[in-house]
Amino acid sequence: MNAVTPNIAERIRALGARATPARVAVMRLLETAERALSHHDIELALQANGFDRVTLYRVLDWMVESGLAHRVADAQRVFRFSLAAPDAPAHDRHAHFRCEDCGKVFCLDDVPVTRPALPKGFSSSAVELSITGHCGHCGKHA
Amino acid sequence: MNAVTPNIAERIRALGARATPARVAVMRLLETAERALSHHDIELALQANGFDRVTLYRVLDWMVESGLAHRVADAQRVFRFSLAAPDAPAHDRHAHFRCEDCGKVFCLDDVPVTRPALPKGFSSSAVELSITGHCGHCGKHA
DNA sequence: TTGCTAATGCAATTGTGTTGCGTTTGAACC
DNA sequence: GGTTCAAACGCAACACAATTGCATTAGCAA
Ligand SMILES: [Mn+2]
Ligand SMILES: [Mn+2]
Ligand SMILES: [Zn+2]
Ligand SMILES: [Zn+2]
Repeated sequence: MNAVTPNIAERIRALGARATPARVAVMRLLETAERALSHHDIELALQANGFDRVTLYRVLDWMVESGLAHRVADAQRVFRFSLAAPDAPAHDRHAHFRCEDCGKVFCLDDVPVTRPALPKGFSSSAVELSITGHCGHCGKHA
Repeated sequence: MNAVTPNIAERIRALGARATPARVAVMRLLETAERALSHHDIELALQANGFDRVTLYRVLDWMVESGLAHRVADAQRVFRFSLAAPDAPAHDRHAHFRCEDCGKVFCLDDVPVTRPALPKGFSSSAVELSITGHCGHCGKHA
């Protein structure tokens, strides 16, 4: 019984991880979030569940590591998290847009990132193209 | 006597503030920096002067409040400061390389950054192309 | 030179995120 | 259904950039 969010739990297991209540709850929350959420936002929104603060930090770490979420430090130097586009190619192959207002990160799937030539002796492990500005939602009210 | 940086001290007084050694030193340092500096960077660069850490924090706060500097939180959520002067080098027109070993940031002057097309309603204020990897010096010992 | 108060130095504190470690639990297997 | 065990958790302690409180110093206008 208890038809618990089969989609999300299934996606978690598909990554080889355990579908715990904390992971399901955080992912569901981020899926419907209008803006990038801080750890504190999430703690407040899910306080009825009684998750430990460290558990929430670890869920968020795991989401970032496994490519499910983006993490960015906002202007007050607190991390904000937003869901990554599920069907996008690897994040280092496309550009990202970060809204200065709401903190949300958008995958710009159709803006490719090409690896530029480097000076002699240099080697690259990652390339990142990020644009900052106002997103479609926040630009309306500017 | 002691012709100490007349330009900077004068600019400080023109803002109605006192031209203290800490302010002059921090402003001079930021004027010649080719990247945004953290409080720690500044503390190290000016350690011969013996300024208190808090004094440096307060100088930087004052610079931001009075419009002399920009403050941004970097990916590791530490504040970085750069001069807001209109004649500042245009770091947003070229790519940057950050070495994973030594942490140094290199301006890749010949790798241009072009502003990509954005989704409807989006507007961009900055574009950043950053490559991470091993620099010429650190790559030799890899 | 003096007087006023902005600015400083130092200690304590805050806010956000991390680490260590013993305990619980998801899910694979029977 | 029960058994097993590493992944995940809860809690306490920790790390560290940044801020605040307060007594003292010093920039500069008069
Ligand atoms: Mn992406
Ligand atoms: Mn540059
Ligand atoms: Zn936005
Ligand atoms: Zn290096």
